[in-house]
Amino acid sequence: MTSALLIAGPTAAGKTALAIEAARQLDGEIINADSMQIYEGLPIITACPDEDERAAAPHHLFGTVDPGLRWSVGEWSQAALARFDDIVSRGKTPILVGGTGLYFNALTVGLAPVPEISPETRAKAVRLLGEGGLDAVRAEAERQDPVSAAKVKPADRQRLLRLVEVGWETGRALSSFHAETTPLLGERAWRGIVIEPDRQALYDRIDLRFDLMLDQGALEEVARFKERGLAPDLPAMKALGVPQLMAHLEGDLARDEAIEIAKRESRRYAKRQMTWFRNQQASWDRVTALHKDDARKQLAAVLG
RNA sequence: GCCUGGGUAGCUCAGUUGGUAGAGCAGCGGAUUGAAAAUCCGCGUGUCGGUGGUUCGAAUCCGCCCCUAGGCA
Repeated sequence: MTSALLIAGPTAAGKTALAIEAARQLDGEIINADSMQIYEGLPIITACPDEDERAAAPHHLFGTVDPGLRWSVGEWSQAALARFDDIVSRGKTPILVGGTGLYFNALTVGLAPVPEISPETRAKAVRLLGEGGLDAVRAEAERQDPVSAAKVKPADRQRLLRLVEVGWETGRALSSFHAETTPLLGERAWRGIVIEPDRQALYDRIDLRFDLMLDQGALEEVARFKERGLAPDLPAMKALGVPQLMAHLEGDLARDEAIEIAKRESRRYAKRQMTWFRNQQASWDRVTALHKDDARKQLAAVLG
């Protein structure tokens, strides 16, 4: 069979168009590899493929998860691999597209086989942070996993909490699981492409696209989403632009200001993505295309 | 045309009595193993408008020129 195709790239780089073109050329089906497009309820602000685009090729895992849930790379990779194998079994080519670097690493590098952390353990860890502060969390993380703790920056509460949770839940250090890590794709054949656009052109397009999202009703979408009253620390509530537009709806931020901040945050996110792909997916093929018209040519050249 | 302010980092501005310059924002580099659109770490990137001069030494003082904001004509 044809190798599966993995397409990674920063936000607004033209991943959707490239994936559709790839689906055409490879008789493929598209699987979402983006941590936010997975959630239902925010198709505009997360730039999910629109109706026309979804009609051009089968799409999977876009807007299929309840935003009240807390999906992570674990849930996603299981779902993605199930779709992957199903697509292959039907003689088609899986095409994974997204901007979440961690997800691609889980597939191609691996994910430590750590059991799921129970809600109780998680709550207990959060309580430790609340009561003892970051110092207490850091001390406990060092106790549970000195090896990992030494690599984590002192202020990185998210990673320190994780070390504590894994230690409490399993009685083992997270680092001890690393030795058992293997690529989730296993023996499945694949090849990877990174979209690496010109920086300034990408920034211009990010700004432009955000205005376009507003024209398409992004603010109204966020207003409806706000009505659900979801906890602000849920992943879906942190989608780019959502916190700012919600703050505006609350009256805490002027419209222009909210838009400006959202655009800036999007630019910074794109920069972080480019850093990730540059260093983590260094061996993958590169394309630069931002626009539909270029996608076909560049893809043909790479797949050639 | 005259008078008065201003021309210093991408932007807004600081810069003592002369010792080749520093803040905020923007930006850049990096880390990344179950929240990753998350969470962190690091970094001033500069013909001080131009050109002569004074001085051991000029962003700082003087001359001329250019640009710019406002006022008077």
